[in-house]
Amino acid sequence: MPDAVDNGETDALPYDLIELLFFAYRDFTADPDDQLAQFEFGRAHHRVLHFVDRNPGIMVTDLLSILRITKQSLGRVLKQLVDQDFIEQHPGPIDRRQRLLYTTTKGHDLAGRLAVLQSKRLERAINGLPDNGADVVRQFLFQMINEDIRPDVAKLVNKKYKPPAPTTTKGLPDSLTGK
Amino acid sequence: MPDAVDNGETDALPYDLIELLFFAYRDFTADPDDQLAQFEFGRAHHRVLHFVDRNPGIMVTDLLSILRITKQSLGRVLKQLVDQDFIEQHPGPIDRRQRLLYTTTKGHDLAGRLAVLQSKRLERAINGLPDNGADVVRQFLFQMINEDIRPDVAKLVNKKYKPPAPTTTKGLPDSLTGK
DNA sequence: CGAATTAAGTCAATATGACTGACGTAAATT
DNA sequence: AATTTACGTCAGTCATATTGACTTAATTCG
Repeated sequence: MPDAVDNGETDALPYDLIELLFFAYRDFTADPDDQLAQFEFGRAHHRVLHFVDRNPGIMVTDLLSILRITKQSLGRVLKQLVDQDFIEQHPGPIDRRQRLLYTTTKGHDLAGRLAVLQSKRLERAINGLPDNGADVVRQFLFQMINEDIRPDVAKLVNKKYKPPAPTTTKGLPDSLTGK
Repeated sequence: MPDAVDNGETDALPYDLIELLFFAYRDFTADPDDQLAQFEFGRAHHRVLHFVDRNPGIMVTDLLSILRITKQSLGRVLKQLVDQDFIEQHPGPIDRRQRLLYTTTKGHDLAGRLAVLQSKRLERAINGLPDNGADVVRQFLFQMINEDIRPDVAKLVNKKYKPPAPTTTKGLPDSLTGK
């Protein structure tokens, strides 16, 4: 069987990891679905709600670049979240073109419930690991990310709390995109 | 701000892991997209191609239960893969209702190329880890999967090679070697 | 100042991948 | 002979995403 791909290389591939990642991520994302369905929301709403909750006062543009979707895609989902009072928009105090995004109490609570759900699965999975397990996993996941965006992601995920809307004229993008 | 979810619990949540998993999986799945676009295929095609390639002679029903999609969803994608000669269907030698699925040489090659792409990212991510890193990651991912399906997944991912369909009649191995 | 750029929203059209429910056919099982 | 299974298909819908063009308002820059 002469086959360029198969010779010596294909057999060595970590198929198990490829497939485990597929199944793991599927179950991981499935947890919040029931909660979201109560409000007729889907996963797109979850992502928006999550990142707004974690980055209060984020601009629409920055949210778009995090999620890597288009304005139009975000528009519909965001509108529903705003209409149903999960997210609030406030004009930027310095740059009044901006519509800075915040979760309402209602939105923050839902975001929290969803995060708890996913955390339980993560903690369950990490409990059985060796001592340094969590760090190894963290490092692994980080190194799975495209190298050029790792600095941005690092800033994003290590954020304990982002002060609401410290919008100096050029200051905001730094906190999120690290440009 | 009195808030049921926030008190004591939300702050302890592993937000970093939740978000790292999101970014890691997104980049992981993005790699094959370029290759697939050449044939006007999407991720659904990738999943089907992958699992057929890894489980030569799989029945449609089993593929459906692995992917957890409906017959109708699979139908369209599978038809395109068959029409463009990436996958072949052969009647089951024993149960002639079955249409057992095999990748063609063309399909096997594409599946291999995509697996190599994803493997490179995995290997890059694992290289920087401590010695037992790969095993920790494997265990972590496995434990992220719903407990009730772990036995099934274990069988699936540990499969080095699935014997080409229980041959009570002759001629089946041909389809495995790409006819 | 005026021009250019930016932030955000919107319109229209389209694609992908999924769903439900019903129906049909051939083959196997009971 | 009746039922179940494996597979396919028809018809309609939904969620999420896309591209491209256009508008409004506000800010920045020459």
